[in-house]
Amino acid sequence: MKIMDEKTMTSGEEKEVVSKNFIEQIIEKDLAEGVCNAVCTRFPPEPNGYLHIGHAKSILLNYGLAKKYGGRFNMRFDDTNPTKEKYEFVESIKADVAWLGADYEDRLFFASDYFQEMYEDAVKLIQKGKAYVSELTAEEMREYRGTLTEPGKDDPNRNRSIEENLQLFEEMKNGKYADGEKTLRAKIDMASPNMNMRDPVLYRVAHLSHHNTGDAWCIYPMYDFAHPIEDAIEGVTHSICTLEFEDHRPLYNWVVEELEYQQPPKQIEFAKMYLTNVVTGKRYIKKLVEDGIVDGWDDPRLVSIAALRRRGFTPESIQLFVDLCGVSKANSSVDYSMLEYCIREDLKLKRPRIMAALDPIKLVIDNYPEGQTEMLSVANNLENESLGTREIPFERELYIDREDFMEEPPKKYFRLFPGNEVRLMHAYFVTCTGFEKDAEGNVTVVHCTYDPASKGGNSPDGRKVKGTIHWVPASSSVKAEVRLYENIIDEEKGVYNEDGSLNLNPNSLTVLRDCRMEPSVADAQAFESFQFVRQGFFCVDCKDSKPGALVFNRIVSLKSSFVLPKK
RNA sequence: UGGGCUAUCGCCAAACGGUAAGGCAACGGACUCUGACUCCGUCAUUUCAAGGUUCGAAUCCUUGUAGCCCAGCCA
Repeated sequence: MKIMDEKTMTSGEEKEVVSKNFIEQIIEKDLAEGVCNAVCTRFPPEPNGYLHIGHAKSILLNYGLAKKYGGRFNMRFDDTNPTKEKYEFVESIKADVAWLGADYEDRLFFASDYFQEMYEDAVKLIQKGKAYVSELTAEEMREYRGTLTEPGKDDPNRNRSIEENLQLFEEMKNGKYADGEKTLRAKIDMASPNMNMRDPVLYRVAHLSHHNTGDAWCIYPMYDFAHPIEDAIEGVTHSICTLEFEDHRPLYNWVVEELEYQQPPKQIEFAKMYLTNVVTGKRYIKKLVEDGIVDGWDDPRLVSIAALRRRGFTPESIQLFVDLCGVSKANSSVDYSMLEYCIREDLKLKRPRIMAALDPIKLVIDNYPEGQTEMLSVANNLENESLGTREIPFERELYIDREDFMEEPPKKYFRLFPGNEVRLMHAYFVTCTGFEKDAEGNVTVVHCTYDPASKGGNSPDGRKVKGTIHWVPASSSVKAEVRLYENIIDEEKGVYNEDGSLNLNPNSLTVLRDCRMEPSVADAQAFESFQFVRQGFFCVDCKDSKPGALVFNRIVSLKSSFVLPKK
């Protein structure tokens, strides 16, 4: 059967067999069996912090599933605990989700918009005899809960009358009780081996202003009670969350059953994505910011969505990354090189390839007429003609990168050294004739002669050169700052020190203040990115770059199989 | 030590009883006006371990082992 399918394929292109992840398999089964007719997913963050690459996976997974199956994707803030939430975060989260391209159309929701309905649902449970008001303190409740190996004890008020429960709960709502004085608990099973089923708290008292509902409420529902209701109200069919909620699924289902929803949502758990040697913990990042090691939550060395965006990653590259990583239930840690691959892959055909000398030294072409300038027309991207061309002035004095000249080259060094001929990219062949040094022995100027017949980069006599180096004109190049990044973690030793502190890489940031770029970048705007030929991909920093004082972040270097031998 | 989950190449990850996909990384080689890209090739006789069932097992059974999660009035 399979073989026939392959043979009957007429188009020359091989049909790629893309295997479905386990969530897609569940959804397709549900669709096929009529468990639901259309899928609805959601991304439900609590607005209590900045989103990072791990959230991007969840966002894109939920959004992608809805899109793939022609369903809906909802944005919902799970704001049921005002002690931890801030409006500032709902704005930043919305911005990140929008940037990623996960379009929730007009479906922006807040759990707090459902507080009235949740309250009524709680009353329903009380009326069914499935919930009761507890007077246990937090400490007492912990004692009554038992341990992992021992069952818990019944709450003294577990069998309070429905009428009394109703009255007490209403009083809770009306503000009669102080924080922590009373709770509403589900009546399930204090002996359950699943701790979540040992009469979990449904509502707690908190006299606090909520960013959305203000002072309308002084009781707030707990996640386990609120979440299934939120999903059900919105018609979410597949409620996707991470592995640590597996033990909560029986409670999720309990709520959904007791409330008798017609089409109950289904909770599915997948493994969070971790990147190897990367910091995402709020506490750690907060400390890095406080200690001045990073310049904020969007420091390009971090992996918050804002940091990735600032560094120059694109939504497309994140999407690719998430796709390549896949979805499973096995805890895993993806190599950072996968992310690097994705951004190179996305940018390589899309962005112009320009020349920049990051550590410039002067190259003087002694036989080139003084005062002469020719404009060279150069393709912006040889692999993508649609990017057009630009002009680069060529003159007697240029800058090249320090790395591209050596007084005494090792074997297999193809760049400039006395007597060697190389190509100046897009321009001429030049032969190194000498160099100058300062008192400290640093090379300051390299001298060469050019072959006028090799204009454009090829010699009519068919002579080849092994090396091609990049350059910028000395007089009209633009000065810029470039920031090179390495992992903020010392990868050799792992993320944490023995005392729990971060194992920082002291060289995670290198600032080059005297770089020279070809004039075409002079007007580059924030977030605009380029390939600096032979070096990597770079992006104009959105915080610190200004017209006339450009600042570039290195997004990622180019791969290189060349390593200078150590002497 | 109660319950839940997971284990397939250095890193992700398919395979759903029919004889170990793919990607990243790495390593060769070709090409090259980027030591990039591209292209070609190499990279798991074996799936945490040991037994068993079967003509046939990564898939089923048994017994172990390792890792992750749960005792918030957090999500």
